[in-house]
Amino acid sequence: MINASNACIKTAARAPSVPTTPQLTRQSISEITTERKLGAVVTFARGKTIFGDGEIADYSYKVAEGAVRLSKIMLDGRRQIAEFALPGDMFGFECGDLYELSAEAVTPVVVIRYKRTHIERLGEEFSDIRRELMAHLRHGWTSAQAHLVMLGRQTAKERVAAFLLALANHRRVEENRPLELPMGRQDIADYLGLTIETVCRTLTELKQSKILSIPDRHAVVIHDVETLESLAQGDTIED
Amino acid sequence: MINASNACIKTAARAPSVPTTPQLTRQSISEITTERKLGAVVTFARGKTIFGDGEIADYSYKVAEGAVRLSKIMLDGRRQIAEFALPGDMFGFECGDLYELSAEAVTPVVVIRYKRTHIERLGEEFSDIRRELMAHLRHGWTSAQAHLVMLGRQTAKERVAAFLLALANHRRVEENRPLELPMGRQDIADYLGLTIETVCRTLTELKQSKILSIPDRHAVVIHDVETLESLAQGDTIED
DNA sequence: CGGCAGGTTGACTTGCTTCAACGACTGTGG
DNA sequence: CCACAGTCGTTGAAGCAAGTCAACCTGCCG
Repeated sequence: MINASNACIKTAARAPSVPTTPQLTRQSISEITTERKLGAVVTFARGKTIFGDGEIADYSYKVAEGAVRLSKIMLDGRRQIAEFALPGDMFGFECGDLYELSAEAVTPVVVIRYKRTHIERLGEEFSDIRRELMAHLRHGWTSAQAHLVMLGRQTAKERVAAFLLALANHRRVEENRPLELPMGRQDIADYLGLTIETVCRTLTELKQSKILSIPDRHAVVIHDVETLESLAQGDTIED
Repeated sequence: MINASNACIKTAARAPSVPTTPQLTRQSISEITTERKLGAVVTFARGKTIFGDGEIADYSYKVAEGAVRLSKIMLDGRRQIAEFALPGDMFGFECGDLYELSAEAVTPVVVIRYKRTHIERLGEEFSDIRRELMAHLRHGWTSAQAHLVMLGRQTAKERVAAFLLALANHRRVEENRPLELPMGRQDIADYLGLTIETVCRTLTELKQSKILSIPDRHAVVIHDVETLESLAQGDTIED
């Protein structure tokens, strides 16, 4: 998932030739399970529901391709997206017996589907997988907390800036390179707790101040990471 | 912790004589560790910091008495409380090597402190403890998600209503019985992503419409749970 | 009894939303 | 290849929920 806390994307930009170190994180959970033939590849068309809030949580998923939104919808239709799952991200493991939110395909999506009972059995058996599952839960909780700060205390401009930085960071996209936005404006708005109009206006404002450009609606190019980071202001400190 | 999703407190109210079933949840983690003499009892005066954001996360805690707030503070002083930990709640286990937020005593507090390395070793050894730790992480993530919906999409009135109901539910306080509010108005505001003035005004409004009364500043009595629940509107549905 | 921290209330401001109109892609079928 | 419809995005104008600023309670503790 993308993390609302902003790690510096400049770090990645400064060492562009260094290949990413083989990660022994969430990735490998499913790598291992795949080896053991526990995962099934499933595809969903854009807009399709992968699972719905309240359904029995039989499966967990890992995104292979595309983007998934995890959201809650209120009785009157208000929606809050809790998380976007991008390639490599796992979802549907954080709940108990029932899913606590809905998962929908933002783009055409390829996922790998695992029976939760199997994952849990693997967790019982292998301590490394166990640790990874724990780390996944920890990481999810932690980034939800960063998201909380954003929704509770940041302005529209700060939220949009932080969102773009988080996405760039997750995808390891460098300054002045196009950053793909798989989701539409409404999805961004629902993730940031804003309206679509406010997201638009904020993006145009950032464009006008030359911090970024918007080649087309599914991409942005960040020109000035420094300034964007200072706008995001998302950093928190100890007392 | 208190959960932003509102389970019905009427359920508890309808079966007041049924003793609560012995819970094999977060409680027992520390029960077991206590037996094995791993926990140390520590007290903190009101306002004292238990740990700070960014410090090395050596310990996890369980609240025995009092209330703890877990918060993030931004560079310019804006604060968001992620969670209140009340008696029976565990905290400081959700992070990696460093604490990701600060923990402070809202009231005079008694906590039991566990070395994280010890808890993890126990987790390795005993599958029941392991399951409980997992359940704790799941529950924390899930209630952070409910909190997200509140901050992203609910009005001030809905947030205050949902907060009071969640607190009443956690403490198993029935309709027309006093509900203790250990935290001050500013803390409530920082949990709900509002200002202290808005929290005040909303409480006065609820008082004036006879839904609750406020005997003193550290207590409310909910008179009309039904109406409060409908105000909270916090329910989410599948698509 | 006085001082102070925390809480409440009022008047005014504002950032974001709402409502409304318009533009610009995108895919489809003739 | 173009016409056309529908979806998605952008922009403007007006309204409002919540924030800000400021004054004033109120209970508590020395």
